[in-house]
This record gives sequence, structure tokens and C-alpha cells, in this order.
Amino acid sequence: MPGGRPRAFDADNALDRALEVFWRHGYEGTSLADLTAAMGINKPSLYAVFGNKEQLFGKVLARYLEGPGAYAADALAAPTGREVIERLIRGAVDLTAGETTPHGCLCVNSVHACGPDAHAVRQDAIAVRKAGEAALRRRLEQADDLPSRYEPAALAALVHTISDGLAVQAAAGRSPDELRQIGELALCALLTEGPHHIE
Amino acid sequence: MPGGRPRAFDADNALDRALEVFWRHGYEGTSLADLTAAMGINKPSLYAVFGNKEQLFGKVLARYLEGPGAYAADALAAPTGREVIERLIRGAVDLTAGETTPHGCLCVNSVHACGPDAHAVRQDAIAVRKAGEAALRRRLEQADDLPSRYEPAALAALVHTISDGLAVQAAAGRSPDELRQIGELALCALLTEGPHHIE
DNA sequence: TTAGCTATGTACCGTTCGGTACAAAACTAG
DNA sequence: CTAGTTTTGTACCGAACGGTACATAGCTAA
Repeated sequence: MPGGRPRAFDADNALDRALEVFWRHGYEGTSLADLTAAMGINKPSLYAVFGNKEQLFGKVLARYLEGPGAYAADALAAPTGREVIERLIRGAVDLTAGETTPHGCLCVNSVHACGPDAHAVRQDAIAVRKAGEAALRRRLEQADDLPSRYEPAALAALVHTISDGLAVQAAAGRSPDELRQIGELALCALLTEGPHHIE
Repeated sequence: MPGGRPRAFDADNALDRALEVFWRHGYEGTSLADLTAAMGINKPSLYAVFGNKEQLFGKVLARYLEGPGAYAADALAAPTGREVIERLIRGAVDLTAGETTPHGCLCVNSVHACGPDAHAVRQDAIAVRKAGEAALRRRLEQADDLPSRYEPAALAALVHTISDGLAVQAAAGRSPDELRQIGELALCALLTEGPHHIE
């Protein structure tokens, strides 16, 4: 029934290419010319399939969360609170310092896209971040193995903050090895029990 | 001897206006029109006094470091290692969540300016960051009051990372109060001694 | 083959970008 | 007043931006 000329590219594959470019160069640093070149299509095709640049970024962000960023949601399924946090921090290191992927985190990058056209994109990224932290807080509320000095909400915010810091460090060019050391040290600081009373 | 028409604006004041705009909207998110409007001058005056956009940003970055960012260098003069770190973290919170200043950190923002024209600016920001962390490391090497699990270089990197995370949180709209709580909790995690052996 | 549909490639739109040429304006030195 | 110097305002430059009109190519259904 539909007929018509068949599409000459794979939409999912093109979306992955767009993800790569947005991740590496940021929302505002990526032009439509960059996108079409990387995706191997022309502008009319891009608009027909993905909408405008802003809408395309929305789809890229969703794909980022269910692809490279899926470690975060997966980590919440770990059996103990400590393991949840360990997997989050180590996952952040692996994601942001990956050898084959751009350094840094697409979501953290997007928070810093402050141009006049990027307002909606920024709000999207912030919403995603809020939702992620809320999920972590709910998970930590059900853990009983964490150092007693922590309130779940505050600990979730701190873990989120450290994860953000790792993304910045990666974006600033810190080597994967160094980043891994920082992550491990952060875990050590986070998960060490406070001083026991002697005797 | 020189003569000539007198300048109709104060260069230092104009630089502060430029700092405000760059801080709030980022390097790439700020246009020359934004700058001239905020500084109250026209483009030829801007170019005559500050050079092009990239050179202007360099001067803005220097002013940022010796103005709002001076807390970081000052903190190194604190008497103990713990106080150095406390002042750094609390200073980062105050800087990035200031009521009268833009949220976030100009230097962290600039690391995420990934457009084609922003390469030099990004390298400037990274150089500043490296120098700051090196100074912190040297200071921590001379402290003897820090938890024994820390190597100075690793601790300096972790403090830097947490400071970056706070800047991201501020840029993402976290309230000053929440940010303060996160900072205090980070200090608690960083500076708490490891478990003592019981008896 | 033909009609109808969708995707493709090209060529273009108006706007905004960073940057500059140029003349009028405002000062100092003589 | 005049000559020389520097800043100011305006008007403009070529390039790149996001986005689109339009004709053609390539398919399906009859």
C-alpha cells in the first residue's frame, strides 16, 4: 500500500552517528553540516526522519540513556547499597574515559550548552539528571549497608556530584588510568566507615 | 604628547561586564553583540582595547582567576591540610552558587566549549586547571594532618574532581542550600579517618 | 505502462556570526 | 586656528548557521 522510494540509510545507525557527533562536539558545537556528513545523509532526509536539530538531539539523548548510559539504571539493581555506588562510580569512569567513545558525558556537556537556542536541550538534560538522581535516592533508601552518617537523599546527591566531577575531568583530558584512580579513591572515601569508638 | 580622543568607558569595568556575560552564557553562547551590549561599547572599541573574541576571553579568564576564583589560591595558605581542603570545597560552593553571580564555574563551562572556534579557549581553561591542581598537590605534600590513606597527588585530583562536580550541580540549577549540604557531606567523607582497630 | 508516493540531491532562503573600513568626533601639542 | 592622534558610531563584509522549495529518482500497486 505505501510504496514510495525506499530509504537509503538505516535510521538507527544514523542516530548512532549523530550521538557520536553530539557527544564529541556538544549541541551548539555541532552544525547540521557536521551531522549530515557523519550520518551520511542530507538535510531534507534528516528533517524528514528526525525533525529539526533540537528534536534530533532529544532522540539522541534518549538513545544515549538506553545505550552508553544504561549502566546507571542497571547499577540500581545491585544487591547492596555499596555495590550500587561502586557500579555507578566505576561505570561513570568507564563511560567518560572510554577509548572508543568521546571523552566526557553527553548529559553533563549539555548542561553547559548555554546559548540562546540551547535552552530546551539544557532543560531536557537537567530533567534526565533529576530523574536519575531520584531513582538513586529511592534505591539508597532501601539499603542498610551504608555508613550511618549518610541520609539517602544527601548521599545520592553526593554520588551524583562525584560522577559529574569525573565527567568534567574526562572532558578536560584526564587519562583513563588517572580517572580510574580518582574513582577508586572516591569510593574509598565514600564507603569507609567513620571512626569507631575505641573500647 | 599622545593626545587623541579620550576613551569613553572604563576598561576594567567593561572587562567585568564581559566576565559576567561569558560566565553566564559560555564562550560559544556569547556573541559579540551580547558583549558590546553588556559592556556598553561598540565592536571597534572592543577590538582596539581587548583584541578579538578569543583574546578577550583570555583576559576575562585571567580576571576570573584573580577575582571570583581567588579563593582557590588563597585557600592554599591555610595552616593545615584539612583547612585547605575545607576552604576549597566551601569556596567552590560559594563561587558557583553565588546569589549575584551566574551559576557554575567559568573554567568548568569553558572545558565544555567544544565548537571548532573554541579550541584555544578550551586549552586555556585546561591549562589553568592543571596549574591549580599542581599547586594544590604541592601544598598537600607538605601537610601531615590528612587521613593516612591519601597520597597527595591523588587527594588533590579527588578534591579537584569534587569541586568540578559542585560546579556542574550549580550549573544544573541545584539550590545554594542543597549545594552547601553536598559540600559539607563531601568534606565529611573526605576528612573522616578510616576505621580504627577496636582494642 | 502508468499513476501515485516517498526519498534524494541541489540549490537556495533569511539570519546571525566574527571581524573590519571609513568617516566624523573629540582630544593635545604647537 | 591648525595639524596630528585616537576613539567613536555606522555601515558593511564574507562565511556559516538552521531550515526549506523543488525537481528528480526509485519504488509499489494496478
